[in-house]
Amino acid sequence: MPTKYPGDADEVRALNAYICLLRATESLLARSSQNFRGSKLTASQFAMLECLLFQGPMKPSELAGKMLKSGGNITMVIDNLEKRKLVQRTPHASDRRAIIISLTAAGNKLIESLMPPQVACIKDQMAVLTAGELETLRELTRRLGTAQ
Amino acid sequence: MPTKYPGDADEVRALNAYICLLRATESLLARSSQNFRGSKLTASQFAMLECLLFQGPMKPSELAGKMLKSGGNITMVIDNLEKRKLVQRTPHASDRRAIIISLTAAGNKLIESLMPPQVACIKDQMAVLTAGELETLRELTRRLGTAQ
DNA sequence: ATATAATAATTTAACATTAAAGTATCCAAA
DNA sequence: TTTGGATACTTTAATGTTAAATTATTATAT
Repeated sequence: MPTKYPGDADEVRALNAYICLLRATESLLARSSQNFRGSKLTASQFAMLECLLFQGPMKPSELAGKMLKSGGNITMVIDNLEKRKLVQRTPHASDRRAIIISLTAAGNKLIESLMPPQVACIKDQMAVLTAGELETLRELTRRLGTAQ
Repeated sequence: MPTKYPGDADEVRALNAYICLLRATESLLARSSQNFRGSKLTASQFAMLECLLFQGPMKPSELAGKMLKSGGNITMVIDNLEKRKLVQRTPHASDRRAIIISLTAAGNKLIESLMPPQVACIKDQMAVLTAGELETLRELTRRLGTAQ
């Protein structure tokens, strides 16, 4: 947002890169979300179904860790997906505190049908960059993502 | 999230860059938000104060456009900042449908005190990249942000 | 064995977010 | 000038989000 913060060259360079990075992410997320909007899924619901598809059944606390969301939030997203019978809660085999969240057949079918268009959408959007540029972007953002 | 989507080389390259991009943004936002958490401001509240500081008083619809949020959302963020007397609503001079949002003296003082640490935080985080890498990142994300 | 601490999920309260509907005002064409 | 459409903001309903408190269970230390 701060397009005209008065700073030295280092600050301006950092802020400009930061702003472009945030806007690119906003733009990508906005366009990608069109793919599941028709299925009346929110971004969080889609992310949870995707996570369960690729990584299998897991506990809510594990979903929270992978999705970087709070536990209370995960409970609500599970609730709303469970209402639509896309996921189900099962008691944990050995720990009575815990439960296991898994895709139902309907949930599995839905997310499997949504993934190919989603991947194609991301691929299309990233196609404004060359293969080499994508590798560069990956490396630069990889380092930023783990920066202190 | 999909670290192991089975696709061709182009898809894998696009997805890897996409995932790193999203994670870098999440990471940057999470760390930057620590700067205003102590002032009990949310990210949206901080963004609105910042927008008003650098771009001056404006209408809610203009704030919505610049912050890329819905009008209904802007109304609520204004409400919550107004309760704390950090911003104020003033009737528009010539259009009785419209209002002008501006910083109060307290709001101006608060956001001015928060900006230098915020900029320093962003600069520090971006400092894992060289000046040239920052320019590259800016150019690549600039193109992604406007991609169709 | 029992008390204490840690873990797992949920609930609650406050704020965020969007879409859609509602209200008031402005503008322009007939 | 009046009617219709566009604009500006607000309200409402549903979901998301976090932090903090709550409940239940497990694990650990004495």
